[in-house]
Amino acid sequence: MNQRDAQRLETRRTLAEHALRLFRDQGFDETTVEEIAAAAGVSPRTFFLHFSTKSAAAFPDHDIRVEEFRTRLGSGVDRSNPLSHLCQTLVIGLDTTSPMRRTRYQLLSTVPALQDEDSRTDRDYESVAVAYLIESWGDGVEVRLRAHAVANAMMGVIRASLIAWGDAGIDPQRVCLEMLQRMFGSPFDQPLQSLQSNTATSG
Amino acid sequence: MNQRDAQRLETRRTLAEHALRLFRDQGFDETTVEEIAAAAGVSPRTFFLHFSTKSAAAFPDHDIRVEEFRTRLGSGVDRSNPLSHLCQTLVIGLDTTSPMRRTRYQLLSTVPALQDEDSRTDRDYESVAVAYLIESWGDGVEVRLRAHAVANAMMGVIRASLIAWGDAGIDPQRVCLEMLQRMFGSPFDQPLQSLQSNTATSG
DNA sequence: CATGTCGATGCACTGAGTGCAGTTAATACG
DNA sequence: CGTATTAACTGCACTCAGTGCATCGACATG
Repeated sequence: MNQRDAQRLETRRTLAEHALRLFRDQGFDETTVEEIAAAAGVSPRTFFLHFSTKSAAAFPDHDIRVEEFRTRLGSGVDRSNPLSHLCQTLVIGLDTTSPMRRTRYQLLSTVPALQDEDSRTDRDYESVAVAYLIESWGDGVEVRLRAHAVANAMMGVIRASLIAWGDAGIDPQRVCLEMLQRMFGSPFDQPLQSLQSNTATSG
Repeated sequence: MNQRDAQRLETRRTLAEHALRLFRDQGFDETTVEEIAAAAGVSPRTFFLHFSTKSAAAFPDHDIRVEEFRTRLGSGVDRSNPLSHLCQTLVIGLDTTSPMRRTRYQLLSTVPALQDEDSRTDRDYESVAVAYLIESWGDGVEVRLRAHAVANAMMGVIRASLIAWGDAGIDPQRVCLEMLQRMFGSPFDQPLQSLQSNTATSG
């Protein structure tokens, strides 16, 4: 880790910290990028060197987490039951320890711009999940659709659980795992895996 | 219908039509609101009298469709099986006849700004679905979470199917109904309905 | 005909986000 | 150690989405 890299990460961290604080204290729309930059002691232009949009500053660890997710998925040994492995990997990735993360999801239920950003981040997880499912099931038009549907549905459950965590403090891991298993448990998994063989019938 | 109302709707329709055409032909980011307004023969200011954002012009019938959905849900007689009724109402609402709608979903897979808009519209459907489920199941912290999770998951399946329709021409109604039934069929519905009685055990 | 309503317009403005050129300090290299 | 290079940061000018406000003019209403 260079001194340069350390300084860059520190700037980024400071920006994200002040952004979330300002969003929480005075509202998202009432906070300008100029204010965030000033609070972090940098120029407004610098903000956009670290985050592509104002709302992205509320999800500073997004890229890292997606990569973690991809890595954990890939290193999975349980290739016999891809859906189950996917569910577990998603749930393990839920971090309910950081208070900053909690603040983020509390904001999420009231700020549309942050909901947009959240949907955007969900799309990245979804892409990884879809790639994994296609790799597991084999490619095909119909399989591709099912992979997207399953990934979308899973992310929907995760999102609802995280918002409930922010709003009501409900432990997302427990309830997520239960609901995902109910939706994608054994009665769902077997027929889906059998799709490998009949992809030619679709389209 | 006033002459005034007719003119207003006509302006709105024209704006939406030119917006979608321009998005398709020259790209979303490469199209300015000024261009759309000019193509429709109105002033740029007028555009924002009809649509709150540039991307909203790609979903001109959104509000109407959500209201249709709400109405159809409310008039449902099948109160004994709310999940099944919800699935069917969602699928019935899918319109696969309009070529404009097809164009919209073709754009959706490549334009991030329109994906944001789509997520936003999905949130409206989700609210309606959640309200319906809470009304059916009875309120409670845990029930509320499950309602959100189910609604999110359902919208995820719908979204994937519609995008697959745009991309590959797959009939969304057939595949949607099948997947939704598999996820929320009888093994899922009974335990969920029994939640009515134990909402006190949550939160 | 008189009056009110409402869609459309023009204008000035805020704020997000971009392109570009320049500065400064850390790093790599001889 | 001295020099060249890299890269984070900065300032400036710009585009464009979206808003507030005052106004005009056509249509509606009595």
